[in-house]
Amino acid sequence: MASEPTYQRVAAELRAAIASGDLDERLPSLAVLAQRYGVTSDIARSAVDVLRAEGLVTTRRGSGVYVRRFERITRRSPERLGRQYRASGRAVQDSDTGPRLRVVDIVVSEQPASSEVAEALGVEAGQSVLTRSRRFLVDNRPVQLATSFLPLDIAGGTRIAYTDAGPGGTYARLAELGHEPVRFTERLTARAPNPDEVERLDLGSSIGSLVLDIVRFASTEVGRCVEVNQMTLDATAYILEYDFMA
Amino acid sequence: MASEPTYQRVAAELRAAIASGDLDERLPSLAVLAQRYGVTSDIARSAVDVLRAEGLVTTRRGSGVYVRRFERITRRSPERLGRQYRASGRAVQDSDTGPRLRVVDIVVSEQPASSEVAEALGVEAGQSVLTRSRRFLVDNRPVQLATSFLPLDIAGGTRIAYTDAGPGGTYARLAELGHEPVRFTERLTARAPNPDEVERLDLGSSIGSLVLDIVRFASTEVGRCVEVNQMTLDATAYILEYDFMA
DNA sequence: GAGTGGTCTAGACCACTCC
DNA sequence: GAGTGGTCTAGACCACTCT
Repeated sequence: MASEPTYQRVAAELRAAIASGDLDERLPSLAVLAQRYGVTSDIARSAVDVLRAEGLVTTRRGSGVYVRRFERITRRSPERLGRQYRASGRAVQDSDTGPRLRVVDIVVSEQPASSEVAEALGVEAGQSVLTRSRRFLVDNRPVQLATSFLPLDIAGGTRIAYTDAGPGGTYARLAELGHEPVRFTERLTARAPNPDEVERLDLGSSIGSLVLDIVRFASTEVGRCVEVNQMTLDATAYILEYDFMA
Repeated sequence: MASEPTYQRVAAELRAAIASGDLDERLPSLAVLAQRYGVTSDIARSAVDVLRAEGLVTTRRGSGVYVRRFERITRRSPERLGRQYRASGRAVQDSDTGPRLRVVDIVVSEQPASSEVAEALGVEAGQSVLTRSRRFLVDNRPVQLATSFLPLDIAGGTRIAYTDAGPGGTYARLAELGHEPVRFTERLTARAPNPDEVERLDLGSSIGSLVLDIVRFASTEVGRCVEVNQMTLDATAYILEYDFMA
């Protein structure tokens, strides 16, 4: 054993092959890699694990290891939440990705609020709030899960309670209702994905992958929090950009 | 094999034992864990890998597996960059952690700028810039590496070029020099750590751990970028909070 | 020197995909 | 059914820490 573990050496060679374009689309099978590099298939898998953690490849059980040609999505705040985007009929997320985006699995329901959400929205703990959950695909790759929570006394019975919230999205409707969000706080943590997130974000395995957990609180001019949005992002799919003044 | 892999089951039990306080300080050795759960030591290690990715434990080769009792650091922007912090003689990072913070390995030098830094600072590519690098420990745990780049025509020969930049830190000195930073852009990505970062941040292994890479551009009232700060954070050590208006 | 985490082998079985 | 990724065993060796 040199100072560097074998699986790191194999990973480095595969990384170079991907960067140079020698490997595109798909990698040789683990068995072939193992033979080629003179290692066990377990070690070949460890090498692939490294690349997967870097977002360079994605693995599909029973199928193969595939190269991920994917440019990270740049997600700009606060520009993306400005009025100009909504005015043109675009929702928040369009600003980052344009036509490559697809929103699927939209589910709207009323659910009891968690204590964190209840406190933020100013309702009794356990009381129902409007819940909008959905999944974002970019170039058919799932990159984000999101669930919004809104107080029923504002959003109940409005267009917001429909799966299609209309042009400009939820925030445009809130503005029309006299509750335009103008101030935002985003709280960001990196953590290991749970099994459900591994599946819905196509992360392959919980080992070696992390997600970014963002909770955004949206408040109106008068300081009322009118939406809590919990987002789970594939950590390798994004660049987050924040602009602010001292 | 049930639907859930064995190493996940073992990880779940260890996680519960840590949460309940049954395991504190230190875990039994891998050999003991292997025997107790009736698995190979390799599998016991996989379980520990899961916990390490979650930031629950840290491993020390030749020594043991240790429980990480650590509350995440909340890093608030833009408050932390405001004048009030500097006025009281505190530097930026103090706002998040107070007396638990230690800054070590401060190295100040002049280095040729990378193309990204050169472009931002408005100097010729390859020209020298002032470079301040340092490492942050909180409760003796390394949590962040940072390197600042400043143009020599502003910072050269000033207090900023000393390892101790004085009360209020670099930004206070820039303000005194008539180049107070007032506008900031932070660009954040999650990525796998390189071997140097694994060592300096005590991440144990590059497998299963991610870092947050933040590049901050600090600009003055007249729109000149006077500092680029590249930070590498242990992803499991932080909560990042951003406040902004639409 | 004893004990520990980290890496690796050779071989096995499983779940899954693709033809 | 053949091939693929994912998990697991039993045993080995190494680098390191702690005494």
